[in-house]
Amino acid sequence: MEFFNKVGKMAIGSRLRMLTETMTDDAAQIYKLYDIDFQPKWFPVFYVLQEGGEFTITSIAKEIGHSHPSVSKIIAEMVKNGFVTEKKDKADGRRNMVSLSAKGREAGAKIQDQYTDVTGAVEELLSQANHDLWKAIEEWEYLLEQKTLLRRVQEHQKVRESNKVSIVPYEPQYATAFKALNEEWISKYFVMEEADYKALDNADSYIIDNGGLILVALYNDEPVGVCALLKMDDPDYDYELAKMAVSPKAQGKNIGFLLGQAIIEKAKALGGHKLYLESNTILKPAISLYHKLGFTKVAGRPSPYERANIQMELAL
Amino acid sequence: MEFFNKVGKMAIGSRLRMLTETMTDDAAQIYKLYDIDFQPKWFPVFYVLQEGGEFTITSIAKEIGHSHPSVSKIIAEMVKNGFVTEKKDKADGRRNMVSLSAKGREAGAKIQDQYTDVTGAVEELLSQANHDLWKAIEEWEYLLEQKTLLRRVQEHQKVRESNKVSIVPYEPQYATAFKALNEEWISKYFVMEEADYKALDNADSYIIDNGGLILVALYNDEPVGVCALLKMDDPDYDYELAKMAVSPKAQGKNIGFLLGQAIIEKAKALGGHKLYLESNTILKPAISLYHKLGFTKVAGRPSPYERANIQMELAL
DNA sequence: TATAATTGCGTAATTAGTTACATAATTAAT
DNA sequence: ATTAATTATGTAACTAATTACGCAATTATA
Repeated sequence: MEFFNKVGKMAIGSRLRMLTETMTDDAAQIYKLYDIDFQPKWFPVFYVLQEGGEFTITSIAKEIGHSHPSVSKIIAEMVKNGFVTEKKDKADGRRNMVSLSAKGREAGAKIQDQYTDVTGAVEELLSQANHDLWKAIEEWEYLLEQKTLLRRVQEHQKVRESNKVSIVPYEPQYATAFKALNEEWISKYFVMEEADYKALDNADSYIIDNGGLILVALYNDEPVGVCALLKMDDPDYDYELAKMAVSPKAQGKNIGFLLGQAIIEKAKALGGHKLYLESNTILKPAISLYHKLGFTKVAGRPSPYERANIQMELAL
Repeated sequence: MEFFNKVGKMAIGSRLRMLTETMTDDAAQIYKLYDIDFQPKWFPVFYVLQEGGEFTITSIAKEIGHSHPSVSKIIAEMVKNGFVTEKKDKADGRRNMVSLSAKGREAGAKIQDQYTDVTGAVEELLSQANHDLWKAIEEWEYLLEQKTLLRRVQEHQKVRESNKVSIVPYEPQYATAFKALNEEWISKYFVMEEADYKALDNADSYIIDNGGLILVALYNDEPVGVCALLKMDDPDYDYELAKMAVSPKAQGKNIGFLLGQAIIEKAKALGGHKLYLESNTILKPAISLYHKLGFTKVAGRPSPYERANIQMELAL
């Protein structure tokens, strides 16, 4: 398969599908070798029934890992071909009790030889290969059960996206972004207040000149997130984390966390001991981000903002 | 998958199918992560088109190992979604020349990140496993190309069936079988001749008492094949291989070969140096069996049988 | 230069599974 | 003792591929 070498590992799904297909194509003809009128897809169901006794549709489905409609259809076909008999359970009227018929048991005896030959052929293949396909499948089943492929891809995506993000100090060129990004979420959930305009229109004089600072998150050199550290005049706290905003277009890239981490580092470097912040419980992702950064809830304090209904702090 | 441990290696096909399924189920959701409106099944076709330039339906199908109707349908869907443009080839009116549209190329740029993330996730999985699934698949593809699973199973069947066959010396109880098995094929292709009746009705006096012998092949204790070694009164040959017959019901169990081998061994043990046989070229399987046993064609000699049109010999 | 064979490709039917939904029977909970 | 939730099953619709088939365009051949 030249194609797969070009595409690389990401096509492992397609490659598996094709290998499966070449094998199942042969399966139909293998049954013919043993002159049993038998469809390969019946095999797992048949195998379970050979254990003897009666089974319900769902118990078979669960055992072989198929959906129950699949088993239902297969049983219908096997009944039609006389391999299987079904009868309603007297104790539980929903149950369709299924078992091998005389003809089914007879076919089972015939099929034993086939089992040994196919197992022999597969084992021969396994022994001729250096890499154990059987065990490799087993491992992948386990690994994917632990963490799905989707989750794994998601994690890779996150790391890669994070690497594209850089956190830089505020510069006058980011003044409009600082205002726009904050105005975006504030006016979406609340209304812009007097204190907002003061801070957003005069970042330099109001925040930086007062001993605070602003960090900007760049993604492809575009400012997509901002966060400010305000000097507080308070016996309990040194700084306030405020004006954290991330563009909705840049969600899922971990930008909020990276900004928060960087701001905390800055606060530490400036000799701060305790951080403070205000927010609103309606902003669930923000609150959970603050939690992740280590902030804990504290009792209410007066705030210049209408919208503040929760306060948090973090000891550095 | 408890079931597979019970069933064993012969269910490797089903097991592969399930692994494939869990992976392709995730694939659809992975595309959503990159907000491209893209179906996973388009991927191989898309990948080929990304090489740039125009392709025909069949060339794509060949490249990715799908059937052409499959590619035809996928292209139709991609055209509908604006990823692909098609136009008839002017030089060859049958050809449907297919290439990426502007939107397609744009999606291609977006998808690059996905390629790296998926490849990364798969490589992570491969590195976490002790048995290399990727290489194992590659090996199986190769091994199955060399010899299909069907062929391998067939060979195992043959060996197993051969083991059920035993070659025993003639006893009077096999007299009827000796005649019946031979009469069956002779009267099917030719007519019974005087010499046939003489030999078949008087095996003891005509064959054994004259220094020859008969071997019988038993399958489940039933005589299903016979073969005679006749003492010849000839300067060139010691014995003639004759009256070889195998029941059509017992075909494909290698019985002819086993009988032939055993007869040759007997001839050697009796001190013979050269064997002779007569047959008819209409009996193709028989002739090729004699070849396999080492017999070579020789120039004609007089025969008591009408039907003999080929003579063969074997130096022991 | 007709005629036959090959090639390209689309449509239809089939396959072996799936999910979604409906219904009846049983079990649990108030 | 109702009512709600769960379980067992079947039917219908969908999916992603396949084979079978037919038609038109091109190429090879006598």
